[in-house]
Parts: sequence; structure tokens; C-alpha cells
Amino acid sequence: MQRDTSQRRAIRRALEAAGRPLGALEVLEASQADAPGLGIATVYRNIKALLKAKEISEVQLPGEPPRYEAAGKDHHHHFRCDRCEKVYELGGACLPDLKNALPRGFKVSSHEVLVHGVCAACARK
Amino acid sequence: MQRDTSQRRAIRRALEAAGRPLGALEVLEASQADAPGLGIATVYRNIKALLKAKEISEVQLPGEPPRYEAAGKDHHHHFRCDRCEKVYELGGACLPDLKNALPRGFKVSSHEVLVHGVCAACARK
DNA sequence: CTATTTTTGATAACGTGTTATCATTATCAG
DNA sequence: CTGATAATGATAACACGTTATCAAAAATAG
Repeated sequence: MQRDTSQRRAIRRALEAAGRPLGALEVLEASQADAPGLGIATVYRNIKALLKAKEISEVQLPGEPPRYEAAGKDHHHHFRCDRCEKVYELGGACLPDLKNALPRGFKVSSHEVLVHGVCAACARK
Repeated sequence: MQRDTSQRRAIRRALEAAGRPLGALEVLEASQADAPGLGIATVYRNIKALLKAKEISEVQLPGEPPRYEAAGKDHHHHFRCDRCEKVYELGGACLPDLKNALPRGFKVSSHEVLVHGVCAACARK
């Protein structure tokens, strides 16, 4: 990642502007506004480069290909809309009494929460 | 699923005995004790049949192929050991104030929690 | 501006997990 | 017990997301 290309700028910008994790195809689509003709290979290449540079981070959800979001956010969880399948960011609200729920001898290093439901945009319809 | 084969019995038994979600290969391995010569195709076939019959249910974790567990358990979450990569069942301890964390207009239908860490067996070593 | 070298886009190839195929074996109704 | 047929095991084929290949285009140093 040594040259500053319009494609990479578009991809970076799309991920920052989204405010929610995007999958590779969502990145492609969102970036094509700024970078016409952008190809999927370039998206994957740049996602990998931006991950290595820690500008973005990977968000894995059960049973789905990875999504990516701007790096450096505070601890948060995600909401996945059952209708449009978009994933949103959830601030605050974390786990309370994890320790009590654990079998003896188990040690926690991290956790993740995924909330399913219908987002505001879809509920409106 | 009309005939009662030793293979299907072995698979059912392995999933019940495990007490934790097993992946397809774990099912294969665990079942081969009771059903020598068992093949992976039969495992996949029977997993599908048992799912349809609602005897087992699918457990999806981020970035991993599905696991399966006996159906009909109470609401619970899972713990994945970073070392041995086994997944355990966690009883109790559920989310508190989900509603407050949601953006306006979002509706929750369900949620899932995954705890990462080291299991008792691995911590001992 | 030019030469060098990275990056790109199209697409073939890949890896992993799962499903289809098909000849053989096992179950079970009669 | 026997015939009909469902189920099995080996393995080829598939699906999907991702990576590799390579000629052409674009970025940067000088």
C-alpha cells in the first residue's frame, strides 16, 4: 500500500461514511459512486491492506461472510435486521454477570452480542 | 427418515451425549465409536434429517461452520474455548437493558451471546 | 515529461464445507 | 424368509467467498 489511488480512497471513504459494518459487496457498491468501474478484486485487495494497516476491522457474524468497519471504535455490539440484512452498530449496554454464568474454571477473554430484529427503516414499511 | 439404522442411532446418541454443540466432523468422530466405518456423507445426511425432524438444532458461530446440538433446550448461550476450539453451553445469565441500547424504531426479535476464553480443561494444562 | 513500478480489472483458479451420484448393503413389511 | 426399497460409503461435483494471474492503466520520483 504505497500509492494513493482513487479506488482506495473511495473504499476508505465508503467504510467511514457507512457508520455500520459493510460486506465486500456492499463496499463495492458503495464505492462505485466515487470510483466508477471499480472491480471486486480491488475491493478485496484493499480490504486486506486496510486491515493490515489497522484502518478497519473485521466483524464476523454467525453464518455470514465477514463485514468491515472503521477501526478504533469503543466496545460495542451489533444489530442485524431480519428484513434488509443490514448490520447496525449498537452503543452502550453490555453484559452484567457473565462470571456467574460460567462453569467453574472457565476464563473469559471477550464476548460478543448480536441482536436480531427489524430496523427502523424496515419497520416503517 | 423411515428406517432406524445403526448409523443414525449413533449420530443421535453422540449429539445427546456431548452436551455441547458439535460440528460435522466432531459428530463423525464421536459416532464412529458406535458405528464403525461411518462416512461423512451419512453424517451430513442425518444432520439434515434430524434438523428437519427438529430433534437437533443448528448453532452458528461467527466465522465457523455450523455446529449442532440436541433440540428443546432452554434459552442459553455459548462459550468457545480459544485453545481447543470446543464450544460449551452456558446456562442462565441473559441480557439486561437491551431496549435502552437500541436506536429508536428498532424492534428486537432475538439475540445471541458468544463468550470467548479458555475452558477449564485447557486452563488446567 | 518520462521511466519505473505499483495498482487495477477481468476472470480463472482455489479452498472449504456441503450435496449429488451410484453401486452396494441393510431394514422391515408381509 | 424374502422382496422392495431406503440408507450407506466412497467420491465426484458443487457453491460460495476469496485469491492468483496477467496485461493494461495509473501514480510518483527524478
